[in-house]
Parts: sequence; structure tokens; C-alpha cells
Amino acid sequence: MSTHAAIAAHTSRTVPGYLASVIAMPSAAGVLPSTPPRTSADPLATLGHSKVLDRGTTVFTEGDAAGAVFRVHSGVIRLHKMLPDGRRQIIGFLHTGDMMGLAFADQYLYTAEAVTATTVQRISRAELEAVMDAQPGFARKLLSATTSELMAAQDQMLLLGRKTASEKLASFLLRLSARTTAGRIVDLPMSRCDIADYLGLTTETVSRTVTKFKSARLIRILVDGKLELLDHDALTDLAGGF
Amino acid sequence: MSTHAAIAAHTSRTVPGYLASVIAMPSAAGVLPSTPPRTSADPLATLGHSKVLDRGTTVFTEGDAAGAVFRVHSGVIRLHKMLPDGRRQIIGFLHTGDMMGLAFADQYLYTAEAVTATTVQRISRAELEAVMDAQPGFARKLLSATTSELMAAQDQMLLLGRKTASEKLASFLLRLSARTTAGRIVDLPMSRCDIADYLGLTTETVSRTVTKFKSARLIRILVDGKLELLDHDALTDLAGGF
DNA sequence: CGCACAGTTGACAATAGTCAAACGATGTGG
DNA sequence: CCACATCGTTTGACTATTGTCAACTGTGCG
Repeated sequence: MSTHAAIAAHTSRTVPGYLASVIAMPSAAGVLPSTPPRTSADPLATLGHSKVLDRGTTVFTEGDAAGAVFRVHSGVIRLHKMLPDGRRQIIGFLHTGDMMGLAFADQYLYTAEAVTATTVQRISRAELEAVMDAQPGFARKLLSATTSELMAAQDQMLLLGRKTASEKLASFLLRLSARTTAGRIVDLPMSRCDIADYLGLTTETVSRTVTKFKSARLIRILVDGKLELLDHDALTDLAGGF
Repeated sequence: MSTHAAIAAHTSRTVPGYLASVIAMPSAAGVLPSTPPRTSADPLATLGHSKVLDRGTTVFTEGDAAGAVFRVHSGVIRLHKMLPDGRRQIIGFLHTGDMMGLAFADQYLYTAEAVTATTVQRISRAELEAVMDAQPGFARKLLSATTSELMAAQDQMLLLGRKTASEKLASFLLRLSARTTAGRIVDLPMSRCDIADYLGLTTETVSRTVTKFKSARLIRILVDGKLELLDHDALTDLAGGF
């Protein structure tokens, strides 16, 4: 179980807190050449300030006063919740462009930590509110992003409640591969323990299932935390149409 | 397992669909006497039309073209997703005031069915869009509601991924009781199978756990699908601080 | 009255968890 | 430069929680 366990961050949490909203709003860097000059630039671009975080750093902790939202500019962040005895459930992994901490309450509802070295942009609640007031379309963008995140959360409920270990791992790998443009190569920056706590399994079960997939020639482990999907179709069948 | 199983409604669903957003916007009936006349009345009140649904009726099915959102005026609705082999995961139960189907995509991502006799208000996407255009604050209300729903989904992930059968049932009963004002009496309109598919368990395990709670004097079964919480504190401990 | 169905209970099986040991990579200090 | 410590991962043996299959009970409805 979670190596983190130990003393659970069990602050008072009767009040609903901030929650994550993944906002797909790629930074200017990735603009397609064919795209005409955009009429509405990123309204958050000039707000707040950026921070560089080492691997393992905590961005905020469940129960903390929630004064700001964050946007990931590079790297991977994990969000998790904990039970009093230290059992951990990872709520999601955030990549470049994703936002976290968006909500209308006064405490964070989960902990955010850097899986890899990351840069995040901190935007205070006040600033965010100001943008929503100034730009009528912005709230709808946030709504759209939050809605997408909710969809993902519902898929995850199906996974956690009804899928077997193999199905969970297959789904996880396919989702990661769908996220990256690079065909069959998947980047796995997180530990087996992180994967386990995301899929509702133990490290041992994840490890055994990975070994099973290797033996069945479904995947191949590469160097540097990368992995190749050898049989996308078989994995898709396993994952249950997702 | 789900008695529903049989032939799974396995339509094409590569395109992301509509998703649920629970909108706490109590109807005029429940206005507090102390509340001053509200400046902004329910902007959806006059839209669409109401339908009365029998117990068991399907409102919409996963994969259907998503042309409208719905608001529950009375009764209880369940939302579920299915795997190709018929395994079912209930995503949530909706009560009076809750909305479903809100999203920015063209297919419903889950099925909605009436647990009890219900009345629902159907609002077309076009009408909803029009309200968002006309009332700048409305998108933010929807955002707030969607955000709350996402918080609930994240709690459910923790439950599904990390809690034991007893902890799941205790959490479930406490959530239901928190929803109703009537102290220790909880209304359980859904079947054991529904509860099982919501908690990621089987009917048999739910039944056994209920029996265990009865033996331990934690709960008492009443007539007509009602139940009394005899030891709220013990249940809270069991549920893991929630 | 009896059929149908939800719920309960029992016996047994299986998936995943627990505990433990060993392995490999990485980094530190002698 | 190598020994050693540490951490993440893998593998094994065993356990246990939950699922499966099946029978039975109780309740409501035709």
C-alpha cells in the first residue's frame, strides 16, 4: 500500500473545498501554422506567476485554505485523497495545459504533488474571478473544461467499480497513449505505487499484471520509464471498449 | 451482478457524449420564509416542458444523440454506464433539483432511468445556450454546480478504489442521510442491486453487509424502504471520516 | 392462490491483498 | 573506484475479502 501512508493529513474537512478542473488551453507554443491569428488569446497568460517545482514537491495539501488555482506548464502532477489510516486514492494525473484547484469553496479537497519536475502558474482566486467578470465567454470555457473532467471522472468510476486488474491496466495504458501524439510509445513517469493508487490496486498487483502483459507480448518495456504498446487491439478488447 | 446485464447497449461511443451536472437550484416550492424576494428567479422555470415517468422508465440511453438536458422535479433518477459484457456501474442518483445531460458534446455518455415515479423537465440544448447568452451569471451557476458534482465524483473514486464493503455501505447511508433534513431516518428507494452497482459490489455482499449492520445495532430496517441510523458515530468512524 | 421477483443465506471459488524476500538501479561515502 | 545503503520493483507463498452459484424465503400482484 501507499508508501506515503504514515501520518495521514487528516485536517478538518467538513467544508467542501477546491477541486480540479482540467482546462485544455494549450499555451502559445503549440499553435498550428495553419491556424489564423486567434481572436481571443489566452486570458490567463499574463496573470499570476510561474513556479518551478522539483520532483516530489507538494503544491497544496487537502484541507489547506484554497487561495489560488494552478495551471501546469510542463511536467506531470498527481492529485490524491487520503483516508484517515493512510490509504491513498489518486484522483488524476495532470499534464501540460491542465488546471487544478478550480472551485467555489475555501479548502482544497485533495493534495497536489509533482510527479516529475514541473512548472506551474499560480493564479489567485481574485484574479480568476476578475477574468470571469471581464470576459463573459470565459466562464463557459471553464464550464466546458470542468465538464470534460467530470466525464473522465465518470469513466474512472466505471473502471474502479467494475473492472478487473488487467482491464484497469489496459485502460490506463490506452488513455496515456491517447494523450500523446507519438503512436505506440507511452511515457510512464509515475511509479508503480502511483499507478496502483490510481487504479485501486496494490503495487504488487500492478507489477504482476505488467509482467503478464509483457509475457503475452501486449507491451514492451523500454528504457527511461517508457513503454511500447505492441498489440493495441488486444489491449482495447481487454479494456472493455475503452 | 446487474440483473440488467443481458444484451449490453453497446452503441458506438468514440465521440464524447453529454454528461451529468447536478444543479442545486431548488424549485420555488422550498423557498425559506426569511429569504427576501430573490433578485434572479430560476431562469429555466419557463423553458421546455415537464414529463411524468413511471418507475423503471428510461430517460435517455448511453450513446443516444444528446439534444437536451433534464432537471428532476420529483422522484429519483439513476445514471449508469455499462461495459460490453453487461457489468454496470451507477454513476449517481439524482434527486429533486438535480440536472443531468449537461455537456458540450453530441452523445449521452450514460443511461438515465427512473428509480421511482418521477417528473422531469426537458430543456433543449438550444434553450440552455440561449439562457447562457442572455444571462451572463448563468454559466457561472452551471460551473458551480458542475464543480460540486465533480467533487462528489472524486469522493466516489476514493470510495470505489480504497474502501471495504462495510466502509462503502456506511458512507452511502451517511450521504443519503445528509441529503435529507429528517434526522436519522433515511429513504432507500433503490434496490439492493442498484446500491451494489453504485458501490462496486454485488447484491449478495450488500445484503450481507446490511445484515451485519443490523446485528451490530448500527441500523434498523423500517417499512416501505426506509431505514433508521441507530449509531451515527459508529457509522461515521466506519465510513472513514466521511 | 400461486407466480414472480427482490432479498437473504449458505457453501465454495477466485481475484486481489498481505507479508516476505530478493533483485536491480542509483547515489553516497570511504 | 568500489562497497554499501536505499528505494523501487519483481516474485513467491499464503490469506482473505468479495464474487459466484444455488437454494430458499418473504412479499406483492394478477
